[in-house]
Amino acid sequence: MRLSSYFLPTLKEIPAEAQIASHRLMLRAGMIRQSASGIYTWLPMGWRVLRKIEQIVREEQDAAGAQELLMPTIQSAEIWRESGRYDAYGKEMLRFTDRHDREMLYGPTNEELITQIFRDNVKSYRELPRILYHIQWKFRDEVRPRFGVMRGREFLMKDSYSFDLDYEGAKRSYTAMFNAYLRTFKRMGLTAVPMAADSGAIGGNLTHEFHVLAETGESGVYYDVAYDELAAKDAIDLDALSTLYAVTDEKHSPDAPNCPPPDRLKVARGIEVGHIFYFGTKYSEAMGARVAGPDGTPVTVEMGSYGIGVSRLVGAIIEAYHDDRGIKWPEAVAPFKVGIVNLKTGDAACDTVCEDAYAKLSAAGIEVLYDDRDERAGVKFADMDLIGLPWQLVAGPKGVAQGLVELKNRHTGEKQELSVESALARLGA
RNA sequence: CGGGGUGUAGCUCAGCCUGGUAGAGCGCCAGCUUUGGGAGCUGGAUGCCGGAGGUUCGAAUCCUCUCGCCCCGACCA
Repeated sequence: MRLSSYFLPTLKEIPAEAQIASHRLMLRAGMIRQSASGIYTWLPMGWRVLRKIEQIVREEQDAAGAQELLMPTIQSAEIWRESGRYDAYGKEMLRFTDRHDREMLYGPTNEELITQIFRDNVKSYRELPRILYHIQWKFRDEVRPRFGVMRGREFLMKDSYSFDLDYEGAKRSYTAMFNAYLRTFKRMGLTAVPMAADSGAIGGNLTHEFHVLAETGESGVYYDVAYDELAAKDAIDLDALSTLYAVTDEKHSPDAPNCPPPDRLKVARGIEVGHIFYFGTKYSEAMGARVAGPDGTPVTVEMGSYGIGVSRLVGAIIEAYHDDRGIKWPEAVAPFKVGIVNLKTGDAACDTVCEDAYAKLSAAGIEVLYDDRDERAGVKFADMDLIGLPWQLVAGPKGVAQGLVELKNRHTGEKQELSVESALARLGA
């Protein structure tokens, strides 16, 4: 993509409405624009990142055996009455009527809908287990949206739902999702700590919140340092992990049996990016989701649901990866892998080198953003640092005269002068 | 939903107290000079001063109502 023709409205000044780093940077880096409180338009740069994250989530769900489908954003009040939540949910649910005065709502979650789909279409225990998921926009009419996409009213969420014949099966599904979540966040360069909903271990209540560690996180978290060691390994030892102490501050209790001594207890801040829970037959019972068991008698299925805040993750990743100049994207979710900075557009030598590098990188399937604008060097450097692509390939008259370009690593800040060929080789072209 | 704040040019903001018909910096457009970390000079365009009502000869400014947005708290992927 050529920056001269890319829709990327960057901001030099800090928008007054934004308080936290990720919100300010998303606005400044031309990723989003607010259209109403807690509701955002995703501009091309932001949209690319959102899709990258979504794709990682999708791949890990698929790998864990979940199957993707797509449920609508608009739901009928009817099924919510069946589950009893229509009256229970409160003002967070956006309700309205259609032209026939039917009560409708913009879905804040999808337990009812998926349960309806399941009960209408699955009749035998032999079809179990099933884990179904979708990645869809949700709306929760939060009283006070804030922090940009971190707590918006409209947000993109991945929600999975598991259906099993019995508790043991449900637990297997839960474990599969637990595992998939750890892998998902790790691929994005995040350390996500699963927090028990109470200070007990995984065995009792099957529910965990996943918190990404970031200095600017909204909630305080306490966890056993052993977690860091376990999380660093490639193979995740679930049994070991499940006994570790890890809770949010409101649940912290130094007296808990598995709470480590102070020197083994880490205090950090976290952003909740995922929440998984087993809820048994709450919806299947209310909505009549039953299958024929092995002996022919109806069995009410055991369910669980598993959410990941996809759009929130964009903000969470920025909270974890930025400096005072801008964003520092982990490669896995970067909107482009490399940015080419032509320091003197119009200079024949510079243009040739840049065009050549652009063509070769593109041909190699590497996502590249070429800053071919007729701007001053300072402007280009500042924008490139702001949008935070992992690699910057800088070509200026001085270096080019000697056949050299500069390769800068946005994360480490390390710069290297080297030939175009070796720079391209370094980038995988 | 309680408490507080704010709305003026694309962005950040001044002007409001003490009414006299709209400003700065950045950005944008043109020209010249610059050219390895957000350039300099010159010229130019841009505003129903959030909206409605009121007071007044006259309202961005004072009064009333209303809407939007932000912050703190209680609540959430």
